[in-house]
Amino acid sequence: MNLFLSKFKNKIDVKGRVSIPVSFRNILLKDISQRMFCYPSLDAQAIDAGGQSLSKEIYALMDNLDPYSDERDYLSTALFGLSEELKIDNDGRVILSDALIDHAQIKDEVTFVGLGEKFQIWEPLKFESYLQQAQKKVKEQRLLLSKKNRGI
Amino acid sequence: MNLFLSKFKNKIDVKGRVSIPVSFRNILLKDISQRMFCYPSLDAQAIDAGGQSLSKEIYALMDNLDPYSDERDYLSTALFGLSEELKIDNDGRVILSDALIDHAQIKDEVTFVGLGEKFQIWEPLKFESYLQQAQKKVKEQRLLLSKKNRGI
DNA sequence: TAGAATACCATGATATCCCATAGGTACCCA
DNA sequence: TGGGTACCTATGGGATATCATGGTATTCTA
Repeated sequence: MNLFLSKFKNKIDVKGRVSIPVSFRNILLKDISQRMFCYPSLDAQAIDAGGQSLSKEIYALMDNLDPYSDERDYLSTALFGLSEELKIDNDGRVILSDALIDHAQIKDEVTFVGLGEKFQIWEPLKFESYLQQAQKKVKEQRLLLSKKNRGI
Repeated sequence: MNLFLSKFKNKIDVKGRVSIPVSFRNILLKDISQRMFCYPSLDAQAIDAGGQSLSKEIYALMDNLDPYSDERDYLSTALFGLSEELKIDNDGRVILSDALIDHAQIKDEVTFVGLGEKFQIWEPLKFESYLQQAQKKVKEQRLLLSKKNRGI
């Protein structure tokens, strides 16, 4: 199984192109689709991205819902309507849409962050502060856990 | 699997022509029919549209209903009675009928929204407000979903 | 024959392709 | 071990193709 791991910071050039880190790119290109599936993250100021497996997952999620329910309409609008399949060019770059850039508040640099079966694209500073917060929470939880384990 | 994804805002010219976004157009043209099947959306102020697969789907839906039921009469009127097959011209444009334009309250611009196996055509501002509503609902249900689906 | 529908052509903006290069890394061999 | 070389990746830029859109010409039809 191929996982998206580690993080990389890349530039966006004047034409709006960003190189996808090789390790990520190689996983994406196994799909043969030459596409990067992505959508604005539901709860973070970031872009969620992945290969066909990710889009299939979302498609499967939709399939479970009643075809003529409001629930399905809302979900398909929010997911399909906002997601995109960006073409990966011969040099392994993509052009992020204005909508995605806007959502993630990206300027001229992005951080790619591996999350296992998918990855995220962040504005570098925003990611750093998010990371710090996350680490803080983890420590708090550990403390909590260790107290429990000691029977307090 | 070819899905209608993302959203696009296009203009309607003085002759009433609108360009179908390429990615959508390419899916439609695979049907060879050179037509876009569409009808006023049942519950939204929008136009539902797609290729032959969509019209077949609706046909199948109708087939499942009791031939002499009110339900069938109602649905066949609402869907087939009001549905149209618009011709796609050589430049990839269609002309929306007055009835469709009226239903969706469209003026001189429309937003195409991909919904997976079909797409919708909206008056841009109306879509934005619907989208906000959809996102709100999806977030409310997010917890429920993420438990089942690894955090999409 | 007038008006509408359709086919055909033109253009600016943008995406895509193709090639070039700098900086880094791995590899090789003395 | 050290230095050189070949390769790879991220990045830049010019040339070309594509797309949305506007306009003109031609056909259809009422």
